[in-house]
Amino acid sequence: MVSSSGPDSARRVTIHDVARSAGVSRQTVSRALNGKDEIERSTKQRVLDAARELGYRPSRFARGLVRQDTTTIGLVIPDLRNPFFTEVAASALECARARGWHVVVYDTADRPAEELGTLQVIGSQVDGVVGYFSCAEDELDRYTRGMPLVLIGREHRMARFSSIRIDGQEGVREAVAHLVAKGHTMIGMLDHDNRAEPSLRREWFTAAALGHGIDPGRVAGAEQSADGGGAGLRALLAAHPEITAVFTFNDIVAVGALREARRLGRSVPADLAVIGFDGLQLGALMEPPLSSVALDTHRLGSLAVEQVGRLLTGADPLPPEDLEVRAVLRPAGSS
Amino acid sequence: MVSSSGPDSARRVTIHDVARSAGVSRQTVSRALNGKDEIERSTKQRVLDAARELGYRPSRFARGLVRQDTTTIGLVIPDLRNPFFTEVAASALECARARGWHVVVYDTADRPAEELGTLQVIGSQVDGVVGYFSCAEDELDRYTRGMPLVLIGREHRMARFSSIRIDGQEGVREAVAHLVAKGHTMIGMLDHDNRAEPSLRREWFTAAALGHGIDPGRVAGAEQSADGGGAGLRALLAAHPEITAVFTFNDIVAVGALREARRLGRSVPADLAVIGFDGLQLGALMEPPLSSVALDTHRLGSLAVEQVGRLLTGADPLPPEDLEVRAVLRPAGSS
DNA sequence: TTGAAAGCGGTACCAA
DNA sequence: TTGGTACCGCTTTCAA
Repeated sequence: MVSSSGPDSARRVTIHDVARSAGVSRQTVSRALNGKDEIERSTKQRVLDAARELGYRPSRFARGLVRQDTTTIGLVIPDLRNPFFTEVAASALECARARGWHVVVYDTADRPAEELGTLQVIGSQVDGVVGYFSCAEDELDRYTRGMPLVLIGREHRMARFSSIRIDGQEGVREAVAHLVAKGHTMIGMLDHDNRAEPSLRREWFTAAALGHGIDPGRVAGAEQSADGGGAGLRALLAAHPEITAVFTFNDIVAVGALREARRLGRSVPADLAVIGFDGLQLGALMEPPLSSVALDTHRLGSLAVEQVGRLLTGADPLPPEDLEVRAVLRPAGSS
Repeated sequence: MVSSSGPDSARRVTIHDVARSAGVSRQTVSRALNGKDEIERSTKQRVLDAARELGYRPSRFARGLVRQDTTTIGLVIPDLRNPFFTEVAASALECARARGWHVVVYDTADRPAEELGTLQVIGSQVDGVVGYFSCAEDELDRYTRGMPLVLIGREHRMARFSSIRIDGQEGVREAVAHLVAKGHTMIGMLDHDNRAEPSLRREWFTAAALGHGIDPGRVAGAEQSADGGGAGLRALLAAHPEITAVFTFNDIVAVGALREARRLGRSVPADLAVIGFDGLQLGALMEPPLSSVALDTHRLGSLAVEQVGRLLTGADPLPPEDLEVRAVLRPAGSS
């Protein structure tokens, strides 16, 4: 039975309380708890009992303060439920774990407005940040105040930052060439919808299409989800009924388009060829399996963690040419 | 140009260094950095410049030590790439964010051996833990030393722990009844494969099958992945070719079974009905859409976070009867 | 508006 | 084997 002394204030139980309760000094408590040798069995037991009795738990801050060894990195992603980010996150976790680092994950729920709030909050919780951001660089700068930051899938200008480039130019070219080889000339695209500027992927698509003398203007926006892909495909086909093939911003959207095509009675790939982007494992489960301009998500996550680690420790950062992930076409049943 | 004083030791830049560099006291630096009012503009700017120059970043430990407000919870899951855990994790993140808490995610890579190591490491990094564990309770106890721990999908005996129960009994009964109503009498199951003891889900299946006078013995094990589901289905059909319907341990396995059935030339649901467990969003993308005994993963994640929060703050914990998530049958095209 | 001093809760290094 | 003391880096009184 623990007799609570005084009014039961919710004060934190400190090492001091345990020491007093066990009738020893704080250092002895520390020794007992950390399994040091220089302590008598009986004393140790007494301390351990007292600690348990009082429900004592060492403060991670106090501990971290004195032995400054733990590294924690923040991972910021727009939507953990999107399998692409899941894969990146899983790789990042894996890579961090191998180094004994901790990862705090923040999901901005696809709301760019959340990014800055997250950064602010993250600031005092992690040693470095890795992730996807859509806000302006000077804002990132203001909210990270000197903390290493590695951007994924986005260029950076400020020297303080680092970024992992996604180079899909060649992969998208392959995709379009592949479609052309199959006889397609009316190729549409389902792009991003929530940004003012057209996506890089769209630029790649445009360049590739023009290279084959194909009109790159058959584009519709789609929300980043399977349902969004379905709706997008309907809109695209309504505007451009002549389309026989479609390239999408990513696999999730492609999967939705695939399903929608089926609902519209168009068989894939006979009536409509579909090629996604990302190369998610999910694509292989579809019927037909999804063709995709595939990214090595594992490499993406690892590179980001590796780089933030180097920035953190002051080691030589990886040179820009190594900080790049190339996408390659992985053709499958859908095209 | 920053002239590094002395040999360039990688010592940490502290508030003291900034203070000296700016010619003010530490407190003034603190004020400037934390945007307090009681400071002259010019002083503030000078301090900020010095801080930037030196690449100063406040220690999160020192800061946390003095203003003890941040709460961090650890989320331990076997495999972030498994969409079920992704959904749980996403919900937990969401719920934690709403409370201003941070979540450190640990992926044990499906290796039970990693659990204890993770717990040990986690111990000094978080205030409470939520997650999936397969190791024995006394081990959990030993490695968490007084830290609140909420187990998901697993019973607990020790009073220190709390757990979120998954009750699928009724849902599985519905599933079997549904299959029986469709005329199936030869119903198999693809169970877990990596545990000695049969799963709870299998027990539910057995009870439900017996309730309809159906032989519950047509069971094969499957690895927790789509490929595992495929292989499992082959094994199951080889041993019991008479089977016309199959219930699986979870949706991932079901998805693999679905794909394998197609490859074997069995059409679903005509030749083989398939019902999964979990109710993943993924199931809706399949062709045909997957029937599933669905769990409210969102509730699962939220409950766990809510409960660990109560344990943490000393608020009244939720009573056991509220800590339960019931599964219900969500029939779709595959059955 | 600024600075001095006192902790926050631990651990490490000594001396006892 | 133990305890005293000096920090770890920062914020919060309280005086100046």
